[in-house]
Amino acid sequence: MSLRHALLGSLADEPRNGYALLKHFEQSLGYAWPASHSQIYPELARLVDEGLIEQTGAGARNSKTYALTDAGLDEIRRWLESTTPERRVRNDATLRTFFLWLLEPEEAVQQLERERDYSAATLAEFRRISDEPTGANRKALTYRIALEGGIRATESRIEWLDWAIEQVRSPKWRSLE
Amino acid sequence: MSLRHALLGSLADEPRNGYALLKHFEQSLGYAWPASHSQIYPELARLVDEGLIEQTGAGARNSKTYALTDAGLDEIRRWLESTTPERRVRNDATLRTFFLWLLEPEEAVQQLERERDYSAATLAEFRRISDEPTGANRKALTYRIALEGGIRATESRIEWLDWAIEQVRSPKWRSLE
DNA sequence: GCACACATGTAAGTTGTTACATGATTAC
DNA sequence: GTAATCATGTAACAACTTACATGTGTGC
Repeated sequence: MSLRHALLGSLADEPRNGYALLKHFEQSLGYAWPASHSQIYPELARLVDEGLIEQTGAGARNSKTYALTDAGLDEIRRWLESTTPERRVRNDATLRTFFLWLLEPEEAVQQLERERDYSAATLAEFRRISDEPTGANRKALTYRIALEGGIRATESRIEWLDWAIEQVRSPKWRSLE
Repeated sequence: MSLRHALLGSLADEPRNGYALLKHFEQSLGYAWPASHSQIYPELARLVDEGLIEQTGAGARNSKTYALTDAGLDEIRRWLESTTPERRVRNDATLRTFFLWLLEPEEAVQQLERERDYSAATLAEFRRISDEPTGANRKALTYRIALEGGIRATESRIEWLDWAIEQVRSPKWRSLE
């Protein structure tokens, strides 16, 4: 049930409507936990039912602003402190590298290069965000920490992919069955 | 539908029964794509129905050995060459770092340390596997490449977590609201 | 006027988790 | 004999994806 806690945490940040939450997932949280509008809206309704958030406003275009309740703040703190993170992670792109040996070397190199280019674009995006000025409070510094994690993970992945491309391009690889 | 291709790829490796596939996921593939026996067994049945794998043997304890068919090999190659990897990744432990500012500094440090220790154990396990001798063919080198990816990603994560712990422990963090 | 972004919702289908259920072989 | 591992299966539930569906305000 990470989605609900991702929503609670985002609303601890500041009150938002569903669409703003959706954009927040797309630009930030979604790198760790993606969510689509068809998941977000029903979940917000459930969180209201359970008293963890409340609707604090209604704006143009039928928009509904939600804020965290005290119970909601308790709940996200409880989740952070008292539950173990789910460590299982699914990564399709990484899974595919286990099967490189099934491809012709040229094809394998192409796949790795595509992946490297994708990661390079992600890194450029992270660096762009990192260049934006931020506040000097724990919240802003927390986002810096998370972003730094994204940058380092992506840099490391690019280096690994470059190294992998070298391996598959090497005469040794070609000489083997 | 990564699970079915993970199974096909594992059977391209060598014929296996469901239980051996389960163990293979636990020790290797599962770091990129976890799967439980309750998912594996029904999926194997479907793959047989579709002619992508076939049962080639039956052993003690009702075990059933499966092998990839030509159609199955075509299918995994098609998947690797012609479909784009799903880039969305869910990582609960990483999501939680976005909400560190909601915790007391001591509690936040504890959470990060727990995460660092977990990663350190994973890294030790990867290094242990890496020390085992392997063959000199494309298949074995592919597993080396995947493993090297795991090692580098985990090393990078540990460095990031150590850096994050420093940030949260610093007097600056404590001085902010 | 028209395109685009804002804004919310539902429904069907797929995938994944947890729990239930059973039985065989091996090592001590 | 008994515990652990090997071995396979099903069922209920939860989570996620994709598609369907609709309407509002803003900028050109």
